[in-house]
Amino acid sequence: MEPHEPDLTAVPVTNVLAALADDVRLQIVRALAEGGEAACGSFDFGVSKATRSHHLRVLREAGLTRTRAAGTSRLVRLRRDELDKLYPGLLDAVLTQRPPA
Amino acid sequence: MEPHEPDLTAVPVTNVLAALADDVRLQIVRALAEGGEAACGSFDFGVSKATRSHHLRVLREAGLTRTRAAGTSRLVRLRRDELDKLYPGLLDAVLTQRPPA
DNA sequence: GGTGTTGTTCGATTATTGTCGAACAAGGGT
DNA sequence: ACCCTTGTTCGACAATAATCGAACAACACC
Repeated sequence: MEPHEPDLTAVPVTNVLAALADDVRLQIVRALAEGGEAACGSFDFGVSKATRSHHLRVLREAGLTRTRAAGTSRLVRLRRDELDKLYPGLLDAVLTQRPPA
Repeated sequence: MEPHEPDLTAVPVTNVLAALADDVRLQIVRALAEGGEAACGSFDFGVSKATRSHHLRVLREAGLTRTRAAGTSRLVRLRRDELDKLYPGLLDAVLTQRPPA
């Protein structure tokens, strides 16, 4: 299986935004931004592993993450450098803690 | 009808991103960013006026635009200052012309 | 070889969203 | 008063996307 990690410049902005416009995926991105590389299983946000796998695929195919195999696990990391270069400020804006309610 | 223009800080980030994650709406936002205030009818992007009205509602309810009546028209404008303050870099990142394909 | 762990894929279901035409509402002319 | 322009709202329908359980694949370890 090709990992389907597209060139970021080939991904429409709307796809990048759509990938970020989901609560579960945003939590994953936040976790990756803070903790660096992490195994898929470490993102336990109240969804089944099938759903989690789906969200990780969306993030990967939107060019937001890279995945590499490591034993039986798969390690995921944010493509932060590329994102910051192509969309400066986007990640920072999105990752900023929500203003106190 | 209350125009439903929420306090930006009360809108979840995912809603803001979802509002931007649509091609028609992104074109509207780009037009507003360049041309300032504009009438609803000026956004002719190959959709019916019903659909256009729907998209403008989504943008308004996500806190991205403000609308005011002017005769039989309605003038729409970007809430750029507020957006830039709350999500610095977001609009700039999104409005930047896509890299040449 | 067998067992457990970790993920992915498949098919089905449900929910959300984009789209339209038609009907309606508010104004501005003439 | 009448009509035209400009938008909004109302169903309805189609397309997309989120979610799950179950089946499957790859690997590690005993």
